[in-house]
Amino acid sequence: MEYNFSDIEKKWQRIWTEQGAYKVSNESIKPKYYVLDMFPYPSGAGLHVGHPLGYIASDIFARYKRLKGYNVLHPMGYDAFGLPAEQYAIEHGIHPAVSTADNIANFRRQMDNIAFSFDWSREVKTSDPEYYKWTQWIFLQLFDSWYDRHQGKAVPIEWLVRYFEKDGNARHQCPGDATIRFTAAEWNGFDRRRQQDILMNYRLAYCGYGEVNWCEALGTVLANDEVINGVSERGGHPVVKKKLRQWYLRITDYADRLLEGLATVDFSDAMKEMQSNWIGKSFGAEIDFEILNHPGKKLRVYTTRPDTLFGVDFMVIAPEHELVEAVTSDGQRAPVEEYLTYVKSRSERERMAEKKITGCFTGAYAIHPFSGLQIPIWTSEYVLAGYGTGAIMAVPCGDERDFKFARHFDLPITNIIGDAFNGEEANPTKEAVLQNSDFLDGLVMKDAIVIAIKKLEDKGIGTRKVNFRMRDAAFSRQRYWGEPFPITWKDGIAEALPESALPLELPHVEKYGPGPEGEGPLANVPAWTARRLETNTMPGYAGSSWYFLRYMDPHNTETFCSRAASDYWGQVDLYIGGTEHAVGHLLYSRMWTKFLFDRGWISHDEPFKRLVNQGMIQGSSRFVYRLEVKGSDLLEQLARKTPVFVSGGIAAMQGTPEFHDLVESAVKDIFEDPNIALGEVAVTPLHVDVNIVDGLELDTEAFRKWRSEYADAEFILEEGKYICGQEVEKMSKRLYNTVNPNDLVSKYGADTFRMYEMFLGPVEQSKPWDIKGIEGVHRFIRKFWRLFFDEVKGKVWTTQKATDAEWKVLYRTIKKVEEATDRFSFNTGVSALMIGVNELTDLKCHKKEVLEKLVIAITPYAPHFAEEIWHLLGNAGSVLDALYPAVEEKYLVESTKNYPIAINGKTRHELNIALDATQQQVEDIVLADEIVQKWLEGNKPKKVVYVKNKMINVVV
RNA sequence: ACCCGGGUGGCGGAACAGGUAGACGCGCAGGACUUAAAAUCCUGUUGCCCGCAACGGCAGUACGGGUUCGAUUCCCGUCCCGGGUACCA
Repeated sequence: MEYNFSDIEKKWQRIWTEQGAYKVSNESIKPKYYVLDMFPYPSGAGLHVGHPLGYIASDIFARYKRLKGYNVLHPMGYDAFGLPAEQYAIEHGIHPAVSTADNIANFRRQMDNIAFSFDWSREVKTSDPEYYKWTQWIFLQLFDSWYDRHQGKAVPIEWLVRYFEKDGNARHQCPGDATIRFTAAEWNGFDRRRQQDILMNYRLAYCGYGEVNWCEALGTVLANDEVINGVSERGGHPVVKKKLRQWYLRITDYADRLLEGLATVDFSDAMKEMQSNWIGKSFGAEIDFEILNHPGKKLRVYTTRPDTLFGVDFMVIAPEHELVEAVTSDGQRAPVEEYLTYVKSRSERERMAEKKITGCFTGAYAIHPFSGLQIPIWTSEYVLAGYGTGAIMAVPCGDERDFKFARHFDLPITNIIGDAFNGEEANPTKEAVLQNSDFLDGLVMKDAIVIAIKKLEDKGIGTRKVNFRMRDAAFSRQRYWGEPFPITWKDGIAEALPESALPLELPHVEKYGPGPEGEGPLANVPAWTARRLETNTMPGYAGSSWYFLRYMDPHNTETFCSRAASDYWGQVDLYIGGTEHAVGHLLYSRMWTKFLFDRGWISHDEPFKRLVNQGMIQGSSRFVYRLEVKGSDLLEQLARKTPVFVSGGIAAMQGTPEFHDLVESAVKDIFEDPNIALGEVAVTPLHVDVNIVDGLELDTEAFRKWRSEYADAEFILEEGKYICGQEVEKMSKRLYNTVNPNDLVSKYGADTFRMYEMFLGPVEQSKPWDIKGIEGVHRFIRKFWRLFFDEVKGKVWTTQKATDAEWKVLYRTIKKVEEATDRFSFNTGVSALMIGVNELTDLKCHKKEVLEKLVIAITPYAPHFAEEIWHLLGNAGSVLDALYPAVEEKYLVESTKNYPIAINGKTRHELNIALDATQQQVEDIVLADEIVQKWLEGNKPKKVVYVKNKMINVVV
């Protein structure tokens, strides 16, 4: 009886579906466990072998937890709104809803092939009105909330109105604009428009004008993390700053909690660091400097190093800073204006690419608050308007940028750290002892920080200040394929639609171009604008910021997720996905969760307890080398009509005389024309589909069929083969290095495919796709099968009693597999299974009572195989619901083994030691050994130490 | 430039807590079965040296030092690769 994986897998997939084997209930006496994958964006390209890596890992873990007696939630869905579908619609005229549905169907087919244990009855699609109804609802709650710093949480905006009516805003400084101050009387006197404008400055979802990353080519605004090096992440189009009316999320209010929360979650250090870098919390002080001849005007700077106050040699303000205009002296007006024009002419990209030292003196002077010295005020693009106060005090002896600036413009440098400053480069140390620093003299810099702040505060010219690098998140897009905002505009006031109006469904459009004023496509829908509805739509991350909650209660029409459901499932116990979402999705999800917690809709404030980042599977590209000939018309012609490809080994010798000769003779051979003279030859490497290459050898027939222009291609072979070149690159359709999992599943079966992807290496690690070892894994599973059924003899398994040796192998194997699975080390888990099967094969063990337990242990890895065997052994029910076998420890103890002994590290000798021996027993054995005994008599050791079951150490 | 990871056979990778480095798989070599092939099984496989042989010797986890009886593992320095961030004051 043969192992026919194809029939077996089809059969069980059908049965599992029919029986709803993966349906999970919210009611169970079992403990819960929530395993989640980052849901995919259903792109048109479908899945390649890299995508399922994380899904397989999470599936193994979910199935494992199920066998361990947990009620496991393991759902899947689609992040279905997004730019590519809209781009596709523009290019092909197919509505995003249609192409998205097609893509989802394709993804689903591919995933089903691999037999994931997803509970598809809980599937969510962010573009489904039943889903985005709640995305809109949560948005309205954000709109309806503000962050009360005194309570440290989000509360209803209504409460704020009551504070204002009673006390004005003295106690609740405006986060959007600190200059807004009013009393209760003033508030009550404001008209409705004014009041609403003020409230907008407090709301967690707010509308404002601001500099945004505008991408002309995509016709939309991008979030900071969607812009890489001045170009769009998607498509690489240039991005410029533009003032636009935008919706924002006030994520900065959560900066501190997002940072602190990292301590409570199990993310990798790298991930935590990326997030904390992004949040970028820094401690320092804001200091006000008087400006010479401008009484009443103050220059406020932010510094993390108030201890260096006496090392200030000049001030720098950002070109956009309002004081530039105000303080520039008449004499400097012309050069300053020229400089500002220059700065404006530089795009973000140019600034990033070439960091030139530029700047201009304003002609104004600040006055040092302690020394009274006049400090020149400069403006330069190296100071950013958006961070801190947009102005700095420059300390060239301690800051590299300030130092370079001083050097460039030949400004004097004051040394406040003595020998620690060598005059050649700035020294940013905090350990040096201060000099030339008045009341700070003699102090170590890091200690001087607090003292300086204290003094500044006493004098009323400075305050302690915490700054964040993180900005509020832009939350609107001038696009069609996203959630509409449930907002109408009346007399310039944004009003929330009533909950009963949700979902506000996306209307159908015929074209996706921008509206008359550059707004989103919705501005072209008369029925939409007639209702004065917001024409922006929400960004891609809106729907993905809370989907993990919807899975818990996916069909609820009353609320986004019932309290009972979220209380039961709580945090995601294990979240698996790529690192690319480190600062986007993960931060937004964390913020939304904290917000929903604040407002009392859920009872946990961190969404993901543990995060594992799966590595990328890179593509292993293959190249063919097309021969190109210049300087010979005939050959050029021939070469065009009949492309000639040179094998990789020969192509690599390009330029050598050998290469030339080989190519020449081969080409003559191909064209059978003795008169051909070769001109200059060269080769061009071209990507070739990896699926028509076996290892490095090209299937030349398949290649000819691959492209019509290669139909009569000729090859210059080496040893009868065409050898391709190879390179590791990102896996991408464009590079022809993608491998479709379906092909492997049909060749080896889903079980083999799953195990092989795991066997490739640690899940967290990136690695190039390599098909070499899949045979080995397939061989293993067939070997396991043969313990039950023989091709010739048929059934070979028996109900005989097992021997101790057999139990020993079994339990050792199960223990290793269990430990490996717990540690998320699935590659070693597969190895352990292989070793176990090898050993049982050696023992000729065909005993049901032993093998059956191993079958349960392999279930998470190879579910179809396990289920089939489970039934052939005559068991009722599904192996998916079996109980993970308990390890009988008594079989794990090995009798004795030879171990080396180190006596004071010098003598080596072997002793028989029981593996489970105690310290006392070890000492007894050591003392019983003749050679050791002799040595001990002469040396009188202090003690005999028993180290790690492996070595005996005698300390003298 | 800064901050994180990481460098182990021909290859992918093991080694959980400093304790016989190279598990498991691939590849390769040899062999068995077969008319033959496929499939399967067995043996060997870090390098060098010695030998009839060995549970023989030496070196060995990027490189150079250190701690330790003992280091792939811990510490310091150097080099290389991968990832992240970037005029954030």
